[in-house]
Amino acid sequence: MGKLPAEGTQARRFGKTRSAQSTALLEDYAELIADLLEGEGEARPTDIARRLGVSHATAIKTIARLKRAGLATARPYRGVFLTEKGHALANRVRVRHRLVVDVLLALGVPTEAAEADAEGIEHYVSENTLKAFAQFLKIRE
Amino acid sequence: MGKLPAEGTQARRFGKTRSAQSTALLEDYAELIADLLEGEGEARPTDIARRLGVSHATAIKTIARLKRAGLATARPYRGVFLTEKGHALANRVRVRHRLVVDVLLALGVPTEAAEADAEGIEHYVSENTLKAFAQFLKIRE
DNA sequence: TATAAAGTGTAGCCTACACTACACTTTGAC
DNA sequence: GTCAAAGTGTAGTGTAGGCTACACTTTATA
Repeated sequence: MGKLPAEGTQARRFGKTRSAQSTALLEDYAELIADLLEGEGEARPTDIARRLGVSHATAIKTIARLKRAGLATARPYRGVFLTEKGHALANRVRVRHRLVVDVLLALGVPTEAAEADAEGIEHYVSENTLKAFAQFLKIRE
Repeated sequence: MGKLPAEGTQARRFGKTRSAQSTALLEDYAELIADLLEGEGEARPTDIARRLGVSHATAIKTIARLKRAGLATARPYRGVFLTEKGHALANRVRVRHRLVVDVLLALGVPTEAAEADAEGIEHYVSENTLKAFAQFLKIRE
């Protein structure tokens, strides 16, 4: 067991995983901001921070990163908004999240575990895997 | 769509995901070192670095972190070895990886995507989910 | 056995992501 | 309209994870 894949293959896989990690947080922020905008009408740094369990300073810094990435706009004391690109990302993330949770549930994972684990898993699910998930759920119906 | 879970619940989930992230790398290292020790008889920083696609300096720093965590031992120019704790971790990680890949394959995910995605997914699969995966595969037999 | 190649280790730098502490702006209550 | 509370922003710090550059040790080969 533990057979080693070819060196290059393994390195490529790890590299992909690392880069997925760096976008995971931005994806979570985009989704949360979209939810807050729809649910509360506004997305404020403090609310975002509370939801994510981090300090407001941390949230503000990440919001700055969202701006740099062209995903959000924000003016001092005036809340956070998503750009078109940000909205598109949030929607993609939502669909993916739903799909991952549904697959976990279909596999018999308890609801709370499915929701919690999906939070981490979803960021590492590729397009191909997503397609397979959708197909699997379709057949199950 | 995008319904908000209770504030505390959401914060707890994100916190869990964040802490999983910090152990993910150590898990990967432990598994790789175990594989190298079995396959090559030794685990050298340069080999580890090549497999993971990082510089040898980065690998050495992470090996230092493994030592601090009580997972590995290493003496200058003498290779890396796992402690009992490190071996236990490596074994747990291997079993989990196998299970995740097998479930993805059973769901119809193409082999290469299953292997690559599992690399990221595995670190976020809880005990409960793991149990459900095992059960699901058992039934499929 | 010298010496070049391969491997190892250290130092210094960068970014991301977390924190606390402090200062400032807005809002709301009296 | 004042002023306290709530929210926001900035600065400074720490760890993790990445890099390159340079110095050192070990190994292997001519």
